[in-house]
Amino acid sequence: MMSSKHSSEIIDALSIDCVIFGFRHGELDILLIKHGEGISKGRWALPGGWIQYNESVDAAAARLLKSLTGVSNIYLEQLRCFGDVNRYPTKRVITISYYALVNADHYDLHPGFTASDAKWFNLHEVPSMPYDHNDILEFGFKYLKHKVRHEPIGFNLLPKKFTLHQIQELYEAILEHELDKPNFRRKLLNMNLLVPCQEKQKDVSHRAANLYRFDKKIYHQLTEKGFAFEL
Amino acid sequence: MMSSKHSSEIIDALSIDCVIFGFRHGELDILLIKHGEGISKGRWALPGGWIQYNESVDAAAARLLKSLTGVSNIYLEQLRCFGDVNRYPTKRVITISYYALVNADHYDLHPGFTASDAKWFNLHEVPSMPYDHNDILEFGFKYLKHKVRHEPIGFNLLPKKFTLHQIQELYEAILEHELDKPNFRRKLLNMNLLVPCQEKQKDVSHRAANLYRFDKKIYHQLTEKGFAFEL
DNA sequence: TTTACAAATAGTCAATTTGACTATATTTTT
DNA sequence: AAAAATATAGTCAAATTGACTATTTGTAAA
Repeated sequence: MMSSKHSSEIIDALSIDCVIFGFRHGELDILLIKHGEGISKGRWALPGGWIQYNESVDAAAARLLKSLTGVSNIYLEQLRCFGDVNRYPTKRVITISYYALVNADHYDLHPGFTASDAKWFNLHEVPSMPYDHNDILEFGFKYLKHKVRHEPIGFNLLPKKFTLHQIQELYEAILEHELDKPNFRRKLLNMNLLVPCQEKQKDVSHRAANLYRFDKKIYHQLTEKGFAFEL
Repeated sequence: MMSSKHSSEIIDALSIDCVIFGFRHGELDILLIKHGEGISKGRWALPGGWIQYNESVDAAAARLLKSLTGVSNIYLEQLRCFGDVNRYPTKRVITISYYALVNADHYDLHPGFTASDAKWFNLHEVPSMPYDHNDILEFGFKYLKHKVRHEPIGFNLLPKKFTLHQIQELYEAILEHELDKPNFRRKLLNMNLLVPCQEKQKDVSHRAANLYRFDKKIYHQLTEKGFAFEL
């Protein structure tokens, strides 16, 4: 499309970094890759890379994430731009960070491209990363904490059918504190956001819980009428 | 600092655009500049321009806004990056948008640099702008609407000492609907966020209202204790 | 110098929502 | 058959909301 630049040429002052949160076993993880080449070879960092002239920034984020980790088809949301002069050691690089929240169990990791490895790290056991990646991660986590209280986020990272307790575990993991069970149930159910499946949990060694599903249509109907999700 | 680039050289694939909301006379305005040169000469657009190698992205936003409009010393917040492939006509340009909310009466406009003029436009009388500037503005307004319900925003755009009615007018202008006066007062005062000045409004042709001020310290104390501002 | 107006501030009250609980139900393992 | 584990239901006082009405305090017009 553009002027004299080749399509696959990269914009060298601009990069992408992805903050991918994964939830499983009641814990929050973060997806990191090990650099297989370049100035940070051998170090763990946020998956990221360079934007090409022929792709949108959003598309670059999705492409990079997929090629580095194998994770694709997830809803990547833009977080913010980090643009301090000295954030990158060898030249001026401004980065656009992206964020997503997924069910870690739904994805097989396939390290590729410039990544020699890809791995989920517990959020509280993240290594020191190059550049300002630890700052970006921290910003992403704060954003997540804020967001979870104001939007019905996180349903995409549970199984299609889930129990109320599973949502509560997720919320507790993100907010880092416990919530009263009966009150949490009541609040969530009163929003009329969840549809009860006529089905129960299986293979548990105690009373089986009802399964629910999150209905996007209902959510959009409600929000259009002025409904505001608040934890 | 950097490699082979001169300090004042610009990063040519990356620009800044500022969405500056102004409030006065109970109305929301937006600050635009008229391009005095370049491919959009003569058209009104968001104040913006190019980032230099020796300045942070945040600093570039502040510099550009000041040089184009004369408006300085305001709190500019990053909005988001707009990065579609064809958003700019002659080459690939990704833009970082910034946002602020100010009291329009507090600033004298001094068009400069590449701007031949600078003017406040009523938010509902914004002309068609080049590139995706109308989209950026719309995004900024949505952001503002969301933000005003979750953060005590906008106190910086009222005079230091203000009446409860002035805040209400501001909120109504942003939210585009009326609010019940006694209830609004009650809710706001019960947050213990406002400090009553022992002073009254002057030069009004009716009962003078008490003046209040917003105390950032109190706000930060409250938020640290888990207080959440909700309209 | 009343009287009308305009806006600030105060108060009411039923309905809803919260927060902190207790009680009961259902299923599985001992 | 009892114990254990967890789901689900229910209670209740306190706080908050939404929709109002009432009163106060000041200017401006008659």
